[in-house]
Amino acid sequence: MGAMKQEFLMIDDDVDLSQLVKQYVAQFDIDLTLAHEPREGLALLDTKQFGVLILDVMLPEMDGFEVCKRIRQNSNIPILMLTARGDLTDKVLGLELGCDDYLAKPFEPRELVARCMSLARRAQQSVLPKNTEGLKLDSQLLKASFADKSVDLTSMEADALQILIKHRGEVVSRDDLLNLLKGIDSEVFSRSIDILISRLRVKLKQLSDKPFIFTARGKGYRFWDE
Amino acid sequence: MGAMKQEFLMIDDDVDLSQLVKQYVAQFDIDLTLAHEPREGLALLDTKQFGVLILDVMLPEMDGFEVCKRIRQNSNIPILMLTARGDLTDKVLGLELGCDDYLAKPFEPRELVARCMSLARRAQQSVLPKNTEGLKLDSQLLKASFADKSVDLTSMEADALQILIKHRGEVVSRDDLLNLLKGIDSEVFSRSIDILISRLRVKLKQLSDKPFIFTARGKGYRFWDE
DNA sequence: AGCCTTTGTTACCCTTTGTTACCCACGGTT
DNA sequence: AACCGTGGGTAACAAAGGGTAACAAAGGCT
Repeated sequence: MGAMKQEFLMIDDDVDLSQLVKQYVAQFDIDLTLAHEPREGLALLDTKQFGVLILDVMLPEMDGFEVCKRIRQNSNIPILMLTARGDLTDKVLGLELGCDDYLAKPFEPRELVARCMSLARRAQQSVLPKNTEGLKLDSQLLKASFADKSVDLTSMEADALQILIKHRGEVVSRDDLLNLLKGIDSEVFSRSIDILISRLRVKLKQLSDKPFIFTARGKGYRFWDE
Repeated sequence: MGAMKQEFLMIDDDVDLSQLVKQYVAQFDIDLTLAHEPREGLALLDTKQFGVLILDVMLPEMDGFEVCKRIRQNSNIPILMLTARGDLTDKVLGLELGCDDYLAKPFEPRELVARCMSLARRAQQSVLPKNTEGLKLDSQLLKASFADKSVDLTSMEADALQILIKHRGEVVSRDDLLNLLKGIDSEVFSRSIDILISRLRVKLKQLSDKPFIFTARGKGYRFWDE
């Protein structure tokens, strides 16, 4: 698997930029297919296996988040999202879900390449230590399962769990969790997070006696399942 | 065991940098395996015995400190952390824990090699007090155990104990302990350390009548369990 | 409408951590 | 040995963080 040509797909309505990127990455032996609107891109994904999808957030018809969700229904291709500088990073990295990395526009082409390569490599290798051990979450069906047991979650429980799992091993603060779940401007009291976690814990306990969600006093919560 | 090839592992998401380092160290007869994300690295550590782990602090998914802690649960491979210049040195060397040395980015490759070699050498020699007898600490589950008994600790007790264990045999001053636990700028009175230790002692006494934590009057505390 | 599910709020309690205060132990001095 | 000053142990209180029961509100379904 040394110098195999990589095939990536980019969905971005900015034709000039896409062309530029396509040319640039060619020198790294990357074959970049371009789609300038979502429908086109989704169609292409069905016809071929790409190593990575580069996806602009601002798109006509359907925004990148929608596209992302759609794709995640039947594919786990690594997705790197291009966002406008500034906002969004929270949402992108946390929920809204399923994207694996992001990069703010304008970006260094080098960095784009590096991140894509990293994603591609990760995807290739993670065929192996696929997480068959730990706790699994099906956010479509709102079910968490462990070993041979499973429980139903509410959508908010599932979202919270997904955020925690995505950041497994790290402490996620109450505020971050709240922002990711409700948006930055939500006015609910932060204690609502506590009770959400509490309810989640009760359900997860039905799956196993492992604690899964740890409390970092004064800091937040941390997920771990091994 | 003279000129045996050394096998080190590097976990850093910066693909370019890692490659560069890999090439550079090759001339010193070091075989450097690369992992670009934590899980990958952890998996590799399970499959093979490396002489030294070079670990970047800034990583996707899980920060280097977490990785460090995780590894320390079942391995005492020498760890050298790569930090951003400036801050952190305290945390790196002390808590968060278990790393043996650090180096600020950007670094001289020569220096990296030198430090790694030094760590590797030290590790080979210290076949010494491999701790299968003494007191054990599970900092995930916050439990200390000895022989067949175990007690629950609070997170701060666990952190303090971990620091002491890491420096077993050495005296750790109150101030160091305080800084490591709370950060250099904390405003709590140092007596809070005393009472922390006091509470820790009460709990450890449930495990055994060994003193475990000794007082060095005017200097600090010292852990010993053999 | 009536009922159920989901989510948010309040309130109470427990745990963890920090502070104060009092006392004792150690080590040096006489 | 007796004395004394400092450092350290810890009981007791205080403050803060977090868990969760119980109720309330909001939305969905029949």
